[in-house]
Amino acid sequence: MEKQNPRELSLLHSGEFPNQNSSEADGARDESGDHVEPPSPITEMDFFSKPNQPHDHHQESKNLSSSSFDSDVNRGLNLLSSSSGVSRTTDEEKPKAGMNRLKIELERLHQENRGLRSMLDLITGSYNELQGQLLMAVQNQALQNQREKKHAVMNPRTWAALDVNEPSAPDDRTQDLSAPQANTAEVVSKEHDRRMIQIPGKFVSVEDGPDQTCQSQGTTKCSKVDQSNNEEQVSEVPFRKARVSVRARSEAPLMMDGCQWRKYGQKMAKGNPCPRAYYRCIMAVGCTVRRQVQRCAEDKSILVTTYEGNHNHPLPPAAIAMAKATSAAAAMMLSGPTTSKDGLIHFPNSLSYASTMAALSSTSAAAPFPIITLDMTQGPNGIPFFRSPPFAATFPLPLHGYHPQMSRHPMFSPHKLSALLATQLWQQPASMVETVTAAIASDPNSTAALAEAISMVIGAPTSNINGGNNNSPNGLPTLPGSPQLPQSCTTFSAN
DNA sequence: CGTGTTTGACCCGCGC
DNA sequence: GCGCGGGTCAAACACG
Repeated sequence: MEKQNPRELSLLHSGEFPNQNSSEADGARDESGDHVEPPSPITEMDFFSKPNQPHDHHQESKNLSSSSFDSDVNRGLNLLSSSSGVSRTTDEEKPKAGMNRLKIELERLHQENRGLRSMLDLITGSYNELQGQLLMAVQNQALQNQREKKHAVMNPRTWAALDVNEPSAPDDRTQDLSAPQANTAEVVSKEHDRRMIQIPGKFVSVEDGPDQTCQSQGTTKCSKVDQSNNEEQVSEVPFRKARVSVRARSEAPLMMDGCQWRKYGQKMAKGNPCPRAYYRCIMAVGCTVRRQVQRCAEDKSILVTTYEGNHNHPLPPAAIAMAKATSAAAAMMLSGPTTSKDGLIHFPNSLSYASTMAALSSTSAAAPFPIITLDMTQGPNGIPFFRSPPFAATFPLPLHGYHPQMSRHPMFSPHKLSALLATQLWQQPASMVETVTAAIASDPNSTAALAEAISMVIGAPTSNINGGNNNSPNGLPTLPGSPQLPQSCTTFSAN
């Protein structure tokens, strides 16, 4: 836990403040409240001086988090001690010379640091651009296939709506998807009045229209409310209603996900003795993200957290990680029922659109929106899902590489697993589970952060989460010792 | 006193 | 039309 903080901060710098010089970065770090020591060449060096080629975020993150961190620290210490030792023991009349050497070295390191940062930013930008293009291609393919197979889909309302918007959708979608750092759920829902532009780590609401009613109440009401926006709203409904459900074993009453939540309701759902709690995000006014928290009826150690909506505010790193991961899954799901004629992703079972929530609540009616489930309950020994609703898109997300126990298992080497899943994604018509898992695995940054965040949450003592009760679902103010952000540790929002 | 939770009432969609 | 169930609202309440 402790070692994760520098990594989090370093990634935050590179991702969110790419244009800042070193002094600004130091200032930002200080503002975070996590590091109070003055800027030093050691701290600068720690995060960015790794000579390895930053071929991707995941690798970079791991390098920075584990061995490189310690080695960098040692190097900094050696540098400092050697120089100071020389000045004290050999020639005390040459402190200025030593200082000059240190300054020169410091300047050199700063320049190297800047170079590495810019390189990382370039790579990040390219990666995000490619990700957006991938999503665009997948969605366009999905739209085409839906036009051809409209009669065969599970959710006729959803795809009929897409057809209505058919003429204008491709252009808008293309433009939106080309935005950097395309958070898929953001992308998916952004053709609405509520347009979201996502800069790395930031969500900016371009037009936060008064569509709350439409969002929560569906197509019919939207069309009544505003005929002029009928096309747009009709097109947006199926996407916006996408939900991502995270199943994780946890004794904690809530899953800390990096966001602040306010409870606004609780209901007893049919078929489940455990009440379902309703939360809405309160990190920003007007944020429409909501989540439902409920324990699994069959196994009360499993906590099911379902997210819906799009954040309209910057997210803390943990929240970004989960948002990206879950939204990637959601987007993959939403673009799912495509064929693999040209090598694109294929979901062999179009029934994957059915509702997980229906299964969770034992209702008979399928939800009018796709729900995708991230199943964190599967152990490293390959135990099958505890429960996989027959028509739900459930896929396991083992905390490979980040849980100490799992990391010892050869199958859970992050490199192997990610590579394997990515291979399945691109080279063969994978099963739905494999495909969706690959969707997440294909974003190493998201996967790593997701796994880490969840492992932190699950592995953390209950007392560290919300003080051990459910009185404050937002973890922000209640985790005094937490290194990173204003305490909160996970979020998985999809969106 | 401010903030967040609890909980009963209400609204809406859906199936019969 | 009616009942059921999910989701939301808002007054009452608890807590620091």
